[in-house]
Amino acid sequence: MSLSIKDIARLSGVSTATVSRTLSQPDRVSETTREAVMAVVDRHGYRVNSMARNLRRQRADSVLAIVPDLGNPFFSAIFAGLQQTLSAGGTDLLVTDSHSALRGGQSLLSHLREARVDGLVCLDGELPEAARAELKAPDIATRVVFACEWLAEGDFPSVRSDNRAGMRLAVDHLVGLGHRDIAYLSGPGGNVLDTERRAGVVESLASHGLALPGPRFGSGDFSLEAGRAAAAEFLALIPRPTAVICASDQLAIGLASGLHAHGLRVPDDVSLVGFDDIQTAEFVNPPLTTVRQDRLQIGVQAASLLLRQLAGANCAPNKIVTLPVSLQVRGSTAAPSLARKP
Amino acid sequence: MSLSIKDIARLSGVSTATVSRTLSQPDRVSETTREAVMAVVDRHGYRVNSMARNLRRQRADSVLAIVPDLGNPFFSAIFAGLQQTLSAGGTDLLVTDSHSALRGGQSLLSHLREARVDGLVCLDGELPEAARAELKAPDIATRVVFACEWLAEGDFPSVRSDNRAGMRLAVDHLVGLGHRDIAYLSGPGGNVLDTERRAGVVESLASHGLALPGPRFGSGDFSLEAGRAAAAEFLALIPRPTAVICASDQLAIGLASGLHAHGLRVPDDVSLVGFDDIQTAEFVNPPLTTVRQDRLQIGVQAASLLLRQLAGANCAPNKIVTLPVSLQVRGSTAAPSLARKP
DNA sequence: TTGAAAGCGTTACCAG
DNA sequence: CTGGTAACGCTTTCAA
Repeated sequence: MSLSIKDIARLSGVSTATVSRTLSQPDRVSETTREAVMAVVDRHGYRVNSMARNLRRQRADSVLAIVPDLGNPFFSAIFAGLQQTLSAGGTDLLVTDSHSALRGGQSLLSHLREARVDGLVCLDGELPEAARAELKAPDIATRVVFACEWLAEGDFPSVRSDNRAGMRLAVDHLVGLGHRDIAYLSGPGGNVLDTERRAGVVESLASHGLALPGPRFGSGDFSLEAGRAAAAEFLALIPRPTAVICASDQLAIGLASGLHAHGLRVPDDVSLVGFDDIQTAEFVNPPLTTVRQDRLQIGVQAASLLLRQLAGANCAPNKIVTLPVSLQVRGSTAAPSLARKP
Repeated sequence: MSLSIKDIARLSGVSTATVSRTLSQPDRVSETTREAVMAVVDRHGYRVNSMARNLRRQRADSVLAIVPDLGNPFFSAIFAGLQQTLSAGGTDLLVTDSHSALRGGQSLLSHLREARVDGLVCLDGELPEAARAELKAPDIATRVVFACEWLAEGDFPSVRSDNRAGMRLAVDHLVGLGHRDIAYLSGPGGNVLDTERRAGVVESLASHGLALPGPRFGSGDFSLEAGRAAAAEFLALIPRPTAVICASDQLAIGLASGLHAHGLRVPDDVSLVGFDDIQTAEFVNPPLTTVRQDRLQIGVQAASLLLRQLAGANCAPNKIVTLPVSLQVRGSTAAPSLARKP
């Protein structure tokens, strides 16, 4: 059993109040007593019990990040950003995925309601209706920020990349290369990111007097598998597009793999653009041209936004931080081969 | 301000003790009172305050996972496994990286010592001496398990893949294909995984009457960049190996990218084998032959081992769980081309 | 089956 | 500058 503040008080001949002050507000204690107390503290390796402290202070010094799927490597960089900012302020990072958070009809807010965490960083924009409703309760809404994805309703503070601007960069790049038949490989239907990115593509194509080929292309999620599966769909497109802008890098890499299996060459037969700039994008063959979003920064900004929010600096309700993106031009895009025009 | 157990007690005309029992041991309460209390609880959406409960019960209902780098996507699957097992038992998952955990001379054990968490899952085998020493304190050692990596000293319980067996599979595969000049691309020097995998390669080569080419090849970490950088080193090897077994998939993919830039073809000019079977391994071009380790399972096993440990089921001291691995044969390996023999 | 009451380890207010 | 002392919200004997 470890020592409590009472033991330290007794051992150093002062009251528990003084020990407490020595530890949390050293300047409110005389130098002599401070040194005496610290000597005892150090000798015994005493650490305050955070459960007791938190109960008394009525806060948890920790926040919960909710992602759609913990196994998705996309979120690692965001965790790093969150952690980086949170740990600097002594706040802990808990993680969970919406699936387990919601399991057994449990509330997304259990952690908040049970006072286990002070706030929530929600990285999932596809919450079931019940969860969305809960989030809007006035005493809750101030403790939540969204990151990456967001909710169309509710005016939650959020941090996101400039998805439309990203797609404009992609379209301009391809059009500049000479492409006119450009397709968009969709992510999950209804997902805000997919909606936004698609809108960005449509909007930018329009400004060049172009449009997307008719039917929706792609379905499912943002994954490698979905990308690969979309290859067959691509082959059926008439006229066949000379370039595809994908809703994510994983889709693009999966599609490249699928196209390759069907004997099509990237970028000779078709140019590919991704979105995210995940680590491997630069290392696949050919290296992927993609819209880079700064995931670390998304984490950093989300954490500091939440921290400010919790600190009561409620200066900016429904604050939205939009992060800039950039186009990384690599080997997966090239001018369309004239030979292929059917 | 939310309601406390006192409010619920008052509202339902019973004592706080009864409310507490109703919530945590429903069978120790008469059906009538139980229903009455639950009605009030439900109407007001009362949730137990976990800080108070934990202070009283003297536990945190949460564990901390420490990884070398939160930004490394390799760990996502392991987090998923940890979470899956932990959440089933109502335990929370905190994450941090060794870097921030150790920042400012802080102890790795702060969280444990401050009673913020009940136990530690350590995924970093390269801890500084001071941290290693701390971990061995008797009251601490029972609350820690290692996963993936481990410490050579200290007899901590740990979960790991069968690294040697994996390398045997890789070597046998290459030798079976006709390779005799096989190199090993090293990860970080001194890292237990690298040491173990290299030993596995050496051992298996020896059983075929073969040996590694002289000098150590590769240095740095397990990353894509390190792999790419190793390409130049590879070119300098004489005689040039016809195959390379890499300490990780990232190294292999990076090396492939570097070799490609130098005009070498995989697998025509050189065969490549990775280790891990990360998601992208199957999607790069050519798809990577690799030793698959089940990261989700590593997480699952580590969590349940820790949970058992904490529950006092100290049945197996220095317990080591070794998980099986398998070889995924894909396009990056082929028979050596005779033409290239110098 | 239920209630009273003693803590769990801190912090912060109020005196001195 | 320091000490006494209520809380913080809950669980768990111990009695009834």
